[in-house]
Amino acid sequence: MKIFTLKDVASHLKLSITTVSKALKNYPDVSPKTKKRVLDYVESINFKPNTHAAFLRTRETKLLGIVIPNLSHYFFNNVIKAIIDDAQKHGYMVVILNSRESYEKEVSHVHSLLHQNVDGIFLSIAQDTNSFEHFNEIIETKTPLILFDKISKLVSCSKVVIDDRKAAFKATEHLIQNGRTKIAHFRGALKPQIAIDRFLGYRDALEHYGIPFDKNRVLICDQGDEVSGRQAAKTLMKNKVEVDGIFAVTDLTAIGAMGYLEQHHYKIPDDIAIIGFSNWQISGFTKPALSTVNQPGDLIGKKVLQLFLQEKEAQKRNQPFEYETHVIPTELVIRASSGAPK
Amino acid sequence: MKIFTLKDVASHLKLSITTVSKALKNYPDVSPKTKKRVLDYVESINFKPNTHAAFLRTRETKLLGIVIPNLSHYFFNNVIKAIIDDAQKHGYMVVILNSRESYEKEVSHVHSLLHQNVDGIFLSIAQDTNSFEHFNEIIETKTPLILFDKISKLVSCSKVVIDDRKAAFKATEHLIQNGRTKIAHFRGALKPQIAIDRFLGYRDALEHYGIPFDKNRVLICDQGDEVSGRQAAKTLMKNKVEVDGIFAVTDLTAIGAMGYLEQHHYKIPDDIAIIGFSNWQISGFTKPALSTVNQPGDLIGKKVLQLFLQEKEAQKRNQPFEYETHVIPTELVIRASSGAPK
DNA sequence: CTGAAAGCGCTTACAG
DNA sequence: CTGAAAGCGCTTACAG
Repeated sequence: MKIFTLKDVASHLKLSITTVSKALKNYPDVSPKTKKRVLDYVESINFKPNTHAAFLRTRETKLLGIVIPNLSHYFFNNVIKAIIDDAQKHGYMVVILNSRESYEKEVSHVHSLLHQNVDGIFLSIAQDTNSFEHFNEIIETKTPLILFDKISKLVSCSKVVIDDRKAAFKATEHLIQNGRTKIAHFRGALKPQIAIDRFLGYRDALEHYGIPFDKNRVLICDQGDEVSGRQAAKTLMKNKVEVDGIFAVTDLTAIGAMGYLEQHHYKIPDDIAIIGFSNWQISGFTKPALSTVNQPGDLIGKKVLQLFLQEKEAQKRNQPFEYETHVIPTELVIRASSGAPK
Repeated sequence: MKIFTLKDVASHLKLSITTVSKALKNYPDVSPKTKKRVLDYVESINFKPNTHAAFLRTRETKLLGIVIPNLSHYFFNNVIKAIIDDAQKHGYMVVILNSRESYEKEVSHVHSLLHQNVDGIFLSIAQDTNSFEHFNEIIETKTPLILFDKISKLVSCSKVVIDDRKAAFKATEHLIQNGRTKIAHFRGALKPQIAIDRFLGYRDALEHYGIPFDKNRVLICDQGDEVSGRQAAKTLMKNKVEVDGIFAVTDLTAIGAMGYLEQHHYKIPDDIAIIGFSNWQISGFTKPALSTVNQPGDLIGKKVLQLFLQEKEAQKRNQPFEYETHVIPTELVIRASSGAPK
């Protein structure tokens, strides 16, 4: 494919570069006839104005940047997929960066994106991140910033989240309604808001149903992976903590716990009912299949892009834009691992 | 973060734009003292030359494009992750596009990437793709193209693959060595080279061990997903085809088959031994855990980037560059699903 | 060793 | 309705 320039088009049509450019941008002061000639020719040779040259004048790159803490997470994958697909419909391309839960990487990625002059930045905060100055750096440049999933209330921008506390309440409530009263919670790390909220939802549910809270039943799985789930289950057993249900902060920790417990001859769900969080693809294939909370990455991704488009539009029209925190609904996915005891 | 320009830097240091630019690019004709002044200041304000403006002269964007057929595949995820991480070390950012196995989308993505002037394109061919003209369009523009995993021998460029035929041979051989003789193959669609090669590897193994080939034991799972695996298992049973082993083209089809068979009271692996392909994360968590072939996405991604860097380097030096097809080794991952019968 | 100037491919205010 | 010209932020051939 030969890549043409405005000059090529203009000289072929015996027009000025100015007129061709205006015809392409739908300026009113171009005769319909000329406009048609331009549009037809441009279509036939698949000409598109060079984005880099255009940037120098318009300050738009049609590039979007996503920074996420873990590229291997099924959930983030769904978010990315939705954003990429929808972005493309609006003529944007998407650059993906991986902070690997590191604050330093997150900051450096943000700077790279700013230097690349992306039109918008979508970010989920790394576990290590304590300082939010880099977000203000984004905001200073007037680049729309949208935080999703792992957000901070301290940053002034649009946000897309799920109601972790409510979802955790529902998950715990489900175990209670299946007759469980000695429910453990395998929680996430201490800092991330989502881990805090899921823990609070768990506590809310116990309280609501008049079940005493026992801190021995709360264990930290800060890696959120299978190994930490196994580890937590082991600790529980070693300390002889009585348990008939587990609400785990992620599907992987739930699966780790399930694996450990079955090896030690506990029946799932009869002896111990288990529910996870996120609805990874994997959770439908374990045996017993894992009950969980569906965290709809695709809807979150779509909302993120939509908010970006709205903010951009408002910017162009010089209108004020109100930042909102959008809450995407979740739902329980009940499978075999959380059934009532026989 | 304020984004500075060369002009800002020059006027602050009372130098010309030319000298600052040369100092940054390590031109020999700048005094060490001046160079140090420039470098120090530039570092302190975190200045980077604007890539879009630089592009107009250098024709380099430091942008790379990846087109893959399915963003949800664990395997592609690993490839992408490796490319993103390594690209960054060399100052490149990566744009991800999803062809969703569609030829039209693939062509349109290639054109978008060319219009975006990316420095390199890495692509895995969509299932629908029959014509390879769009690859020649890439090559015409002198943009390095690297095909990986789903490649075509008809395109003249660097390629990174695994030896599907050999890996399939090993997987089938493993079932044979565990005493299986009535081995079915759930194969991929008819066109993709990888599906053909895996089928051929299966046939090679039967032949090598003197086991007669029975076409009733070969079923097509062209979606490569769980549902098509279930479907194929069902067909096998309905047709009363005797089977004591299955080599499935992907982990998901293997898992689908396993699910169906267990529901119908077959014991895995005792009655039927199963092995999949790819080593998705999920395959370690099924019960029984799925034996499979490890397809190292990270190594493939690393190799892809390395080949790109080499080709780019050769281009810069005006040296010829020899296209090679790199074969990344695979290995069997033996878990419970393929054990010998008791 | 330093810098003035041209030019990459666009967009847009301005002139006619 | 059309087009000449300036300028976005760089790089680099050229002059001194």
